[in-house]
Amino acid sequence: MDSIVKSEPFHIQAYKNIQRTLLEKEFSPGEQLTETSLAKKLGISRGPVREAIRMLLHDGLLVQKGVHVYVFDPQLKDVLDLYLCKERLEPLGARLAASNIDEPGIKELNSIISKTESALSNKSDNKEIASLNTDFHSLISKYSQNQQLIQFMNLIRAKNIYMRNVLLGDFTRKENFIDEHKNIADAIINRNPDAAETLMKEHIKNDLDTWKIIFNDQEGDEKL
Amino acid sequence: MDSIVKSEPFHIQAYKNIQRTLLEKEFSPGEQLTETSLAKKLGISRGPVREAIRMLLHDGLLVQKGVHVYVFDPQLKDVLDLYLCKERLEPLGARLAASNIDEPGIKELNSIISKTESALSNKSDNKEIASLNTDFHSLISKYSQNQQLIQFMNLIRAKNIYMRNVLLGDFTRKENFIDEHKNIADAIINRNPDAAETLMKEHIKNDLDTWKIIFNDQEGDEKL
DNA sequence: TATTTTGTAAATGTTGACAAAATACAAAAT
DNA sequence: ATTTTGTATTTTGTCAACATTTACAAAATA
Repeated sequence: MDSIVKSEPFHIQAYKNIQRTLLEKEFSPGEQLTETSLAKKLGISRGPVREAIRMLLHDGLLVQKGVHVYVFDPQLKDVLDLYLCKERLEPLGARLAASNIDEPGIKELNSIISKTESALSNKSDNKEIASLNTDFHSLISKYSQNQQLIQFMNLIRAKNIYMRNVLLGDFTRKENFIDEHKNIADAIINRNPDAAETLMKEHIKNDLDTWKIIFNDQEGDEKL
Repeated sequence: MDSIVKSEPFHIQAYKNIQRTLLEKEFSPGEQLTETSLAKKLGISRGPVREAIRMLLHDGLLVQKGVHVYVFDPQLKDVLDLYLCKERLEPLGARLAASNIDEPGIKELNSIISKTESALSNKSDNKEIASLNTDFHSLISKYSQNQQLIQFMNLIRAKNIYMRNVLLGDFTRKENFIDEHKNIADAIINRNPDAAETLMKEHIKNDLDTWKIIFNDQEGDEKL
């Protein structure tokens, strides 16, 4: 028996599709996007595409110059700006999660940790590991139970992933990061907000340090 | 000599207009908004209105339930959630402003402070004082020179104003707040990031305390 | 009378057409 | 050679018409 499934409205689909396309770096940073070409690519009319573009502009993944819309072209300054905000908000998320997580949440958290461990020992590709990393951070902000924080962290995470793909290519930090995740998870599971917050803050600092090392290396390369 | 002025596109005008209307509490919290009625009210078609609605949904001033769109109906929990984020981000803004403000910025800051003082001594209406309060906080986040932070603070500020108007009516804290502003301004002008951050954090805490007092009073009223 | 079913009105979803504006580029003037 | 002007093209801005969904009331049925 066939059943009719109601698909999402086009502007939602367009938003998700274009966002994914951006995060996967299928457009070039700085590239101009036109409503017509996006509409043609998605097989829909310009109306829903315009709505999706407005949302992506709000997210900062697209930028407007005059009447035209371009793919965000991030610079080191943008990374530093984002990390200053992230360093304030994400430890708050960890603190709240340590207070608010429930049993199903703890199970999910443990599941993500063990999946990450096996992915690392199996030497899975970076994409898989990056995805589990995202799952870990998403889960924690979700269990902060703070709607406002969740919304901000979603914005930060999307930009973070995008900037990483653009500026660092497929590089991911392999060493230590799983240990830091485990320590954070332990603090949350043991309902220790102070420890969860501190550990998350250090985790983010270490993450940014890696960026700086990589970025300085690349700067050095350009001088050759 | 006449000069041709190009008016903004309708979706921008609609966004600004509806946002202002919301902040001034001309709609009721929880009220359903329809594209058709908004379009008729603004004298434009539904297309640009839809784009404006998408942006306001992203801002959290409107909420979607199913296919319909409603005016955000904030609860105390929403205030507390917002203030947790604000308490993390705005002190960061003050810290950065203390590092990055320039001479014109210092002049603007002093100007706002003195305008506020005269407005208070003139017993101007709450609207005027609230507006100067907003100017003060906007200026500081602007001189953080952190684009990401500025964007977040804009979202926080809009929601903050809206929630204040909805939940507190036209009440504004009069005592102390100008002194706290002056101390923060001094710290920024003297380029003392640590002091600026600490003072801003206390300022926000005091602000939230006022909310709690008022809110408890109102709760008490309802029990009568 | 209780329960479906059907019909109708109102809302959103989507499109294609046309207008206006910005842009690119070639031709003409300096 | 450089600037200016005019024109063709592209892109965004806007609208009105139509389709679909939804909610709800009215009518039919058991």
